[in-house]
Amino acid sequence: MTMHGEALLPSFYNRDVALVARELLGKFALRRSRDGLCSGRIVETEAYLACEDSASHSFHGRTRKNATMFGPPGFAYVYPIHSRYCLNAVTEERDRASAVLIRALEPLSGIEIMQQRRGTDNLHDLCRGPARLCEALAVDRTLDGWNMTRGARLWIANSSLAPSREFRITTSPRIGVTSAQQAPLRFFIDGSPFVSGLKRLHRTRRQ
DNA sequence: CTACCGATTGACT
DNA sequence: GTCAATCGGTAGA
Repeated sequence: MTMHGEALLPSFYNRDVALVARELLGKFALRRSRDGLCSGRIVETEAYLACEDSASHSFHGRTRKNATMFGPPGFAYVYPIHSRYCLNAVTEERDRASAVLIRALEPLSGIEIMQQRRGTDNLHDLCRGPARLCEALAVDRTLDGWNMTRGARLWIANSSLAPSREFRITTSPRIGVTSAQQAPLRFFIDGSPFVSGLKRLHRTRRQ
């Protein structure tokens, strides 16, 4: 039990990846380290499918890098890109290598710690973007393969105290991918100022 | 061993 | 709007 509620269980993650990506919106991502507890409300996610998704790291089969994607649901898949890290939650059953990329958080607690790690006081820049939130939460490759369903070190939780605010969910194509660029597998809380890719968001709305 | 690439970010015109 | 830093992972010689 934490001030943010119980860790989401394997049964939450062991479902269709796009559904999990939607339902992770509004949940809390939490990280406890020596520095203290940091947390944020998930406002943006992307789904990466197990089959026929050329943008997914699992598309070309299992390697040492993506092995966690092929493991059980509810584990953290942390991968490096451009000298940074990005955090995913593994979904669906073992060997269905799908995952949800956590793209942005609304900072909630441990804000001073996150400001120090990020080197900025701007609340809107702390956790906007998948690599930024990893830096803010001190998530790196050592947490690849971490079981997030046990409520230790790194986990995702429902709110037990504050009921979820009402919000609308918008979809768009995923950001930054070089294939499968049309698939509407990005999900974000409509109107949140903590969502990344605002330029693309406006472009999406005009279309 | 070398060569190339990327689910990014931040600096710059 | 454009562009390059930067480095682990991967494929191939």
